[in-house]
Amino acid sequence: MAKISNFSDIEKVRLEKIEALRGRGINPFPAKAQRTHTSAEALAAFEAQESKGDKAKAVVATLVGRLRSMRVMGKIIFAHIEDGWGSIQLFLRADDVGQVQLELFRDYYDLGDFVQATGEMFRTRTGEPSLKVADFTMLAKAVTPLPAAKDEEVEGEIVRHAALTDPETRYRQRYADLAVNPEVREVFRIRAAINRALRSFLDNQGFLEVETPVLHQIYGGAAARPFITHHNQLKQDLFLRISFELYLKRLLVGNLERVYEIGRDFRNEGVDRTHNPEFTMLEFYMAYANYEQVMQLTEEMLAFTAKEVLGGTKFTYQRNEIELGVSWPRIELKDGVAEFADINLDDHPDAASLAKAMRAKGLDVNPTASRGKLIDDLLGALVEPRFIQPTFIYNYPREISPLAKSLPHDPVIVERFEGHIAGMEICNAFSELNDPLDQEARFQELGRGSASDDENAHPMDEDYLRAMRYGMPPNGGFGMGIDRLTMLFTDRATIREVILFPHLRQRED
RNA sequence: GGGCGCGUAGCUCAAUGGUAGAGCAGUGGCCUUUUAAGCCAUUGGUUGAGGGUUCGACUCCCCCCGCGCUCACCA
Repeated sequence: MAKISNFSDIEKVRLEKIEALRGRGINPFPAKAQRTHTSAEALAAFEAQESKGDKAKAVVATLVGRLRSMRVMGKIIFAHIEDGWGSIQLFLRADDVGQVQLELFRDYYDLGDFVQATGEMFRTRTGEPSLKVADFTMLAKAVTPLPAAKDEEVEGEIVRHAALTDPETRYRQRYADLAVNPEVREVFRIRAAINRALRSFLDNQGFLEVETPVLHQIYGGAAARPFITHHNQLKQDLFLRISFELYLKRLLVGNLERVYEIGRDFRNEGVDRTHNPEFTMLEFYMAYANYEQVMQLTEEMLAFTAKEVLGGTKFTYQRNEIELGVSWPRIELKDGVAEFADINLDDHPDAASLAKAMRAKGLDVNPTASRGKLIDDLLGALVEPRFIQPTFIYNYPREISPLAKSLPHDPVIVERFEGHIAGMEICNAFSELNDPLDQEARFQELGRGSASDDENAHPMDEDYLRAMRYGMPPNGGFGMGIDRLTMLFTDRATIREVILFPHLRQRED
């Protein structure tokens, strides 16, 4: 990539045009624009006028937008401009704007420029509603050409020619990607709609949206390594949060019965198709609910969200038809393992025995993993990928769920479920542990850890225990990755497609 | 971190050891109802970086960088 001072030949030509415009007393970057109609409004107004048959009252409009195509035919020019609501054709004729202005447009306006045009709406000979331009002006000149994308309509199908497709360029220069690929803009409209729908659903259920710290002195609430940062004046290392859980549950102690937060989590882990170092989570906590009620609420919330965002509860993800509108199958973890991994967990009460059984299935087994971790690995390898339709897996090992409440009749199993769709973990929830003494013991259990390295041992959050000692109502908690939900609703195969500026390796250019 | 693949003009892609090309975009010209407008002409390249083999390298080898897929890692 050239340095910013090294311009391509095309850019040099454009810079010359900028100077030429200035030489004619035209500011290529004026401060003010005007518009009377968006493209969509102009088209609607024109069709309304046509249907009334009122030829006398022409629709006069001033439109703004970005030049996306230009066809110069001697004394007339056809061009399309695109704004935030669509695109519309401009028709410039020497008879209307004058020869000098026509040549100005032809010689100094380029694809990618932002322009303003005023005129009357009319229909061209081929029937396309267009603006018969009487006057136009430059709003912002583009120096670098957009990665050209041309569309052709063939029998109603849009065929794109030479669209920007290189994933690296698309992610590193998302602005260019968005500018030329409308379907990318649509992904992020859907993402916003998902957030809106989730907020609407939770607000209607009496939840309070809150904001808790991103900078943590003690990280916790999830199984992940943190990013570390530093406060200069306080001379103190801080962690970017890996979850909101411990702060949100403190709020239940404060008599806020139902709280949620939508925000960013940061996990210092590998990057792949479903993991970005920073990602967006929804967590909610609901006093007096247990995990069964949260399961119910999850079904309702996602069905509601799908209806709001997609207009229905069915959608296609990577060629699979997904149905969110029915109650999800609920499979107890040990039954799922028995069915899909053909391992009876009751026959393997310790890590060594389970590891042996897993090796017999041809799985790579981490020799230092605890039994709980092995079960988690087993789920990931053989069980979870089987659930294409929304499915709850419930009742997890206590060892890997230090914040969840045990089953009344079985202390080593906790009231926890995960929701899986299309083989992806979408959400994770449990009946929250609210016994401060039990919680302290669980923290200490973790501190001992499975391996010798301290890296896996989480620090004890004393203040969280103090809060719990004041009394925490029984409650159900829930966490869901917004990015993955957006992948599902937009049928994108990788998380990078649903994050505007996904993390990429640093590159010198 | 391992394996496999990719990196050529602004964009999308050709060229498999023998003069780096096409379409679009750009530039010059013709054209008053086009829509991937058309027609004529034309500019544009350190083939990701570096090294090696060879008379000759986009092509083969080594190393580095980046991206993709995948496996591993990830209380």
